[in-house]
Amino acid sequence: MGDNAKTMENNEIEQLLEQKEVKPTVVRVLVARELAKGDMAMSLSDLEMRLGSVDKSSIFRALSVFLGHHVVHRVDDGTGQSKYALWPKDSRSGMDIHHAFEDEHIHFHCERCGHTYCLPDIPLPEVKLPEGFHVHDANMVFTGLCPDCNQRYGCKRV
Amino acid sequence: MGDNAKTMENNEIEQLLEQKEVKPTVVRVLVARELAKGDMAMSLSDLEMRLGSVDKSSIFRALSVFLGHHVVHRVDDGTGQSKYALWPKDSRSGMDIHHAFEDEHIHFHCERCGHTYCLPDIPLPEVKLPEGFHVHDANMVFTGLCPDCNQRYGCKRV
DNA sequence: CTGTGTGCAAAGGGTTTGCAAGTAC
DNA sequence: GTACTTGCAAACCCTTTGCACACAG
Repeated sequence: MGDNAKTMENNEIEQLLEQKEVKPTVVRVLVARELAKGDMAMSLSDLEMRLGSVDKSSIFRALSVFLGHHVVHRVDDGTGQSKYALWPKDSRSGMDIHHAFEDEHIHFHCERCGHTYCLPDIPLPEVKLPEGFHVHDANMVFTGLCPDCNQRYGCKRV
Repeated sequence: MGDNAKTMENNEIEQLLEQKEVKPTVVRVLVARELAKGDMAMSLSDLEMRLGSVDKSSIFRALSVFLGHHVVHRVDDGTGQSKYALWPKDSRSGMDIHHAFEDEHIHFHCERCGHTYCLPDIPLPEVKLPEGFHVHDANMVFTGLCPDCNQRYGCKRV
């Protein structure tokens, strides 16, 4: 799983970062490249394991910069661990530095394998809040069985 | 704030717990009563502060039992801290022990005052997931300014 | 007496920060 | 040389567990 066609060249990664006005340092490129593989959101410790020799705090700092420059978004999937994923591909221009509300999408957390998927094709549904609430952001996460686990383990268990 | 008409008698609390097949012990009643005040979800440490003399781990254990018996639901508002709130009032019967998907509602987290509100009148919108995903649960949280903060601090700041 | 509940202390696990050495320009 | 990066260690939560005492039936 993962590691499919989505793998990006280092060049592409560096371009992506510079586009977002982030200096492409060693660690940052490693982290971004890792995130570019697969279509799942990864936690700090996921990244730590995958990147082996890179220090946790360096990854953390890379992610902080990424968040501030809208390179990644944070997903809160209910596990208590934050997960991170690149913003879905900039289909239109390639130079939008700020991702906006319309780019928000839903997420799915599989309670069996623990993976958290971005579903970039499914935009957040419209919701009308009561008078007075001023929305800046939204997060919607579904939990259940992902297609892989669903197929393997059927409709058994909780 | 809070502490409005929603305050419940101890009797009511005990009834609520017994309805859900939870033995109404001292701590449990205290925790449930505290949650019944106000319309916000509370974290473990919120409850610890509000309840003063009650030990953190006892509160934690009360909440665990509550979760297992559908007395409360857990809200993950993106702060990294779990918050808990009673299920919205059982309008129909009074004997539904298991709350189901239809009872799910959205939440709002104010990034200024930190409060997390249940919006029980706003059900989760329908979302069609791709083939293969099998949904058990969902969580939707909006972030921004709550009516109080919105009014006091206007549309300034981020 | 027996099972459950509670408080205290401490362990876990993830996130974040301080600091000193390393690197880029 | 100066400013920024990185690794290491430790601090900081918040959550969870172990254990001994307290309490109810």
